[in-house]
Amino acid sequence: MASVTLKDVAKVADVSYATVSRAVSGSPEISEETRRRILKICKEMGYTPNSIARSMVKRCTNILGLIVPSLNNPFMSELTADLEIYARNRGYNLMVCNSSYDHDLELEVFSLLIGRQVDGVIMIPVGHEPYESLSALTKQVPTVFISENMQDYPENYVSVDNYRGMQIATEYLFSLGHRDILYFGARSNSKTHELRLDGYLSSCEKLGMTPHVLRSTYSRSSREVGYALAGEYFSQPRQETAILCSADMLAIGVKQAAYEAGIRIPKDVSLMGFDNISFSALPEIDLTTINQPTQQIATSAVDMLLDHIRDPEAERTNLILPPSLIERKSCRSVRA
Amino acid sequence: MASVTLKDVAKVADVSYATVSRAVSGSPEISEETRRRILKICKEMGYTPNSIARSMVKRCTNILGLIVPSLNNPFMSELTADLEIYARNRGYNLMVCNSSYDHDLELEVFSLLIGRQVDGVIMIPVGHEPYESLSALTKQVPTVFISENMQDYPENYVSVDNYRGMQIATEYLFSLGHRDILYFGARSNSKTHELRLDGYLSSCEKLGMTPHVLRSTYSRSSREVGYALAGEYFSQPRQETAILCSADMLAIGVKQAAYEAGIRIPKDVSLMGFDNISFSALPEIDLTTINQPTQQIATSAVDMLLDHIRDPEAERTNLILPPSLIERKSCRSVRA
DNA sequence: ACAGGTAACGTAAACGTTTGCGTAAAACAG
DNA sequence: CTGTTTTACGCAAACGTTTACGTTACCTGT
Repeated sequence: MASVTLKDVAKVADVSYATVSRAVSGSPEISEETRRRILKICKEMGYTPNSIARSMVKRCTNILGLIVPSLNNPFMSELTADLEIYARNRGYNLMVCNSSYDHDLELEVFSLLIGRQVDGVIMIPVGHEPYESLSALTKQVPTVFISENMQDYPENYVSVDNYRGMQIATEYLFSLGHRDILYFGARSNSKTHELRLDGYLSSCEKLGMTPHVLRSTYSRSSREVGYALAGEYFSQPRQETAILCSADMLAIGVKQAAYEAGIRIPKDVSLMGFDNISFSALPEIDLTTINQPTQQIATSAVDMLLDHIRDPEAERTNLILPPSLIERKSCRSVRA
Repeated sequence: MASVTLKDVAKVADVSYATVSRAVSGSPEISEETRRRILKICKEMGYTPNSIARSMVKRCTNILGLIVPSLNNPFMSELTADLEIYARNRGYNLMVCNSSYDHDLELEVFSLLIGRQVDGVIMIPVGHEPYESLSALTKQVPTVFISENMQDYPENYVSVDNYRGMQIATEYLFSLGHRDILYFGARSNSKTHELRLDGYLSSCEKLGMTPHVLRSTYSRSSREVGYALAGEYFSQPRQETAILCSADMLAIGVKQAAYEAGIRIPKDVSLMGFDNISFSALPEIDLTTINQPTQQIATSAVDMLLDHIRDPEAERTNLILPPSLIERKSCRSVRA
């Protein structure tokens, strides 16, 4: 398990270990001949450069931290995969941490990642409230958020246009004839979910509908949360003809509860989600939803972060990507 | 961005930096009084220990590598989440790498992780064939596989009992009256999938059924692969009354193809999966399957790896966990 | 009071790299 | 052939820790 170091190969090659370093790191100040000779010896001895030691002196680790609320939500796990692959192709590895939708834990793993000397952090924040403590952290390391943030927190971020996305959803349901639309969301104080709600509310106002909002006490956008909340809702008389969920996972939970309550979708009630996770495309789910350009979010987030790492003084940029309607079979027209 | 080091706080506290180190690392050879004084100064100056430097001298990083074929499969992403959380609670961070079901890439990221000086590697292997090259890597760092491996590769591993699991599935379908069962698998040469197939074959022999096997040319157990392969299959006349898939994701793809071909499940054909991903519990999917004890796999894998790290000479242990049948509504009895 | 022990802290080496600087030899210009 | 530049390499410091060892000062027991 004791690995071979520069000094070891230097001894064998009968050169100083600085020369070996230059050979392996591709420095120009070395002759092609000795480079080939040394690299051959490296192979033979099974030398692997110690990136920890390299990080010490170069003062960068080529490691990125990723803080994500959960990997059980396919939107986030697929995003994580895209981030990892893209980052690795650009020479960076990803240290992944679950915040488990816990605000304190989120901050805790953030400083843990800083202690790990990551070169940058990508974070999907769970909420928005106590971000004074977060600022103290983002000052220490380049950070990009996958979330929308307002002027009061002008860090780098990339996101789908949540506000517009939910407007599109609301307008779509309106165009189908729905006039009583229930907005169904997790209790998250994140900007992302705040803007989605605002988009719904603004469209309601514009279209002259009275909004109905039902929010869970949990901040987690999971199937279980949607299921539990919808179970209650369906047990009582209702007037809404459509349910607009702030996430596909919630919608899937709602659908499950509807199924068990004998309520058919879209016959008895229309259902929409947001995110367009891959499972929503299943014929049995067939959920009309708003698409997030996951891959583009991932590549942009990494690009923005690397730019910021290379030039910390550069101006912060934000990127809002356009959402799009994915029309499937979970909504029906209720025109008379 | 320039962080404060031991020397900086030593200067302020007017002690040697060794003393500061002892204060923060909880060494006993320091008085309680100076410890408190130094820790207070650390807080004030915002000192965060540099774990890179610590890793240099302690010769361990407290980082674990995870190599996973894909995060798009909920079985793997949920497993990843469990691994990360459990490992973090034991003081280790996770560096996650996708192998994308690519054998060469798998080996490439493995050596990349070794260069990163990870203390151990957890790997869900994509295949089994060219494992001479893998041995060269596992010799360099403690490794545990989440997969079954045979005597020819006696590394640490933890897995559900794939062979028995598929026997249970086959026997279950038999007990329902099925005599023509199609085994539907991805072309994976991993031990995991090999054993699942073997379990099916052995049960067929024991129960006097002639096996029918259909395998994809892709090694990826994805919805798309299941969909494509089943599309072909359903376009031709068939005699089988049940389809047994080597993974839930495949079964979900099969179900989608069946839906589009107008074939109803379980009325026209019964369907079974393997893994018990959370989506299989949805009423619209409602897939009868074999459960993997994900959480236990995750904790055991981490425990085994940490044991191995602490005592590299210790004997390798393997853990085979019992599978269990999850009976849902995707299979029907065909007794006359 | 004195030997011996212990508690608390300082000194310095070490971990494996990278890299600025120095220097010898080789290449070149005149 | 001399003087200058260039090339290829060695030397040594530095990155921020940990820790074995030394060294005080203080506390024991007799």
